[in-house]
Amino acid sequence: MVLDCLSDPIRLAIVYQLAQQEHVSNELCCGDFYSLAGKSNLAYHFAKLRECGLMLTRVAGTNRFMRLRREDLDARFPGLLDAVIKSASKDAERLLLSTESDVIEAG
Amino acid sequence: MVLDCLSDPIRLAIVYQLAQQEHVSNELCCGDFYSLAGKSNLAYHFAKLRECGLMLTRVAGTNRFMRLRREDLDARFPGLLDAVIKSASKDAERLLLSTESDVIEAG
DNA sequence: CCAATAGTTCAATAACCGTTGAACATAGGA
DNA sequence: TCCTATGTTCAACGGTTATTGAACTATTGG
Repeated sequence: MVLDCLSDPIRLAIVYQLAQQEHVSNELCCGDFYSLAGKSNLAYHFAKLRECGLMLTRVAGTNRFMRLRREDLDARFPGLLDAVIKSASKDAERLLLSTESDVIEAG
Repeated sequence: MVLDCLSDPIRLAIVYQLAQQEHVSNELCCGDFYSLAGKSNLAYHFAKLRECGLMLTRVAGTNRFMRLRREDLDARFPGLLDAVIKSASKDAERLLLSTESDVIEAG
């Protein structure tokens, strides 16, 4: 289920990161997500995301380029992806603000 | 997280059932969900749904009436609830069709 | 007051899921 | 060819979470 897939914070972050780059290159490779988790853990999450139809992978040399399956998703679950991404961006803002204030408190 | 809460099939069914009755009574009580799970299991899921702000409970005698927190949800996660419910209704249709064909196959 | 109804809480079990490291496969560059 | 970089697969561990039944609370009706 797509919701189950998006309920994991790492997978949500992957989708969010992909969505943010949609107007730039549409694609990111595994290494672009090292800040989120280790390689094998990322591969696990990529598989989950592929399974439920959220993204697909293009192999190019030693790299795998991932991109969102936006058209299919918008067709099958109208508005869901945008709603999720919008919520995630709010969370990202809140997270950014809270870590900033943490730094201030810690300093 | 709201998504995590909605990723459970029983909780999604509860939310979906509540949403379908929204234009009728807005409220359902625990007993209306016995087809989904046992009482104690339902109480567990109700607590989860309350925790993440998806619904709230009104006590009236021995009954607890639940309703969706639609206004708050639409404000915090615009479009999410409707998108989820729309997807769930598609799933419900598919499920209905597949069980019908199961009956035909079984007959 | 007693019995029944409606639902919660608690403890225990089982299943699932995320995380990790090691081994593996594959492609590209020296 | 050998070495390195990029990812995947596998097995194992640990933690979370769903499920269940029993005990409990509280309210209604006889």
